[in-house]
Amino acid sequence: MTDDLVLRRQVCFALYAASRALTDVYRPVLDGFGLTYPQYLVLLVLWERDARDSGRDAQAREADGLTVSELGAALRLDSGTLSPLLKRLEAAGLVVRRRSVRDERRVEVGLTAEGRALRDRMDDVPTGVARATGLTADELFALRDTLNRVTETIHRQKEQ
Amino acid sequence: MTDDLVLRRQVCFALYAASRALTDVYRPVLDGFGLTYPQYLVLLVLWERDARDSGRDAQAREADGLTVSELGAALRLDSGTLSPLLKRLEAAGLVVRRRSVRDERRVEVGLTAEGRALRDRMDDVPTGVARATGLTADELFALRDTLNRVTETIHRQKEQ
DNA sequence: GACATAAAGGTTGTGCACAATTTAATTGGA
DNA sequence: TCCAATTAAATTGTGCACAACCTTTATGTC
Repeated sequence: MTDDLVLRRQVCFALYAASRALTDVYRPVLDGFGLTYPQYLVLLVLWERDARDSGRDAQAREADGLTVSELGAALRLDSGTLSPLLKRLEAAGLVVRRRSVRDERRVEVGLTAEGRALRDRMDDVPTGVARATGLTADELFALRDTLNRVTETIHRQKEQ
Repeated sequence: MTDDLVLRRQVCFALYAASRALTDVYRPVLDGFGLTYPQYLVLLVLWERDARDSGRDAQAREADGLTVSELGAALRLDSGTLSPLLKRLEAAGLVVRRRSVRDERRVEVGLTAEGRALRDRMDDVPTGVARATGLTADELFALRDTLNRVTETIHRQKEQ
């Protein structure tokens, strides 16, 4: 490989390269489930909310999912990215989209039974990917915290 | 913002989010130069090579640039990404592309005078972006090294 | 109630990423 | 020498990201 010194000095390139490399590790795994990485992230958010609502019956859980805006806030993606992505998840039978009755501007996204069932089948996906990084658990935690701090800092600055 | 615990626990999401956040910082700056972030990365590689060849006259430097494959190895991008990107850089007058005389399969990419001059004008871009992360210099170095290590580990595994 | 303003989501257009295929040029034997 | 295998780049198709714009619905003010 070309050992480009300028590139290796840049944190931003390191982030860009590492992000793509880790997605490369996810790709074949997610491909087995017919998912892309951003689609998997959307499901993670929906699963999280679903677990919080687990005391309620299935009907009610499907009835009020997250809105597109709420998903966008969690993933920092706008409707231009999410709208077509959610359509594909719906076509795959994993989520349902439906206009809110209370506010018809909103679209609520909920899990189908199939989408909910997928969670268990994908339970060990993150562990396998974490192993591929070659980092120890402590290094992974430290890395994650530093990265989250960078992201928070940048977004806080942008809001001012 | 929705504080999604599952997402925040995932290193991969942290990488994905931080990478996009930092690109967001670059975007308005690069926009002032009419560049996208991947285009800027290509120029970084070309500038690096150009500096190594600085003893030679301009004609010779333009004559043997990097091939598309060499650029791809440095950035880990394939011709499917680079071909159209390089065409846009050529249309912008920053690089020239020309079939190698010795091996007509290869396409050599070199800087134009304008592309070379851009380097000086963009000298302080990385410093400004680094400041936006809110990390100290030491933290930035450590982060970069960890990320490069992750990337290397993943790519080494894939080659086996 | 009428109307300006804002909010939510969709659409369009551009530019990556990446897989898969294609075309052309080179290389390495038999 | 001929020709199969390889290599380099381009092309095609799909799916993000993101900016800019549009449509519909809700809200606030008079």
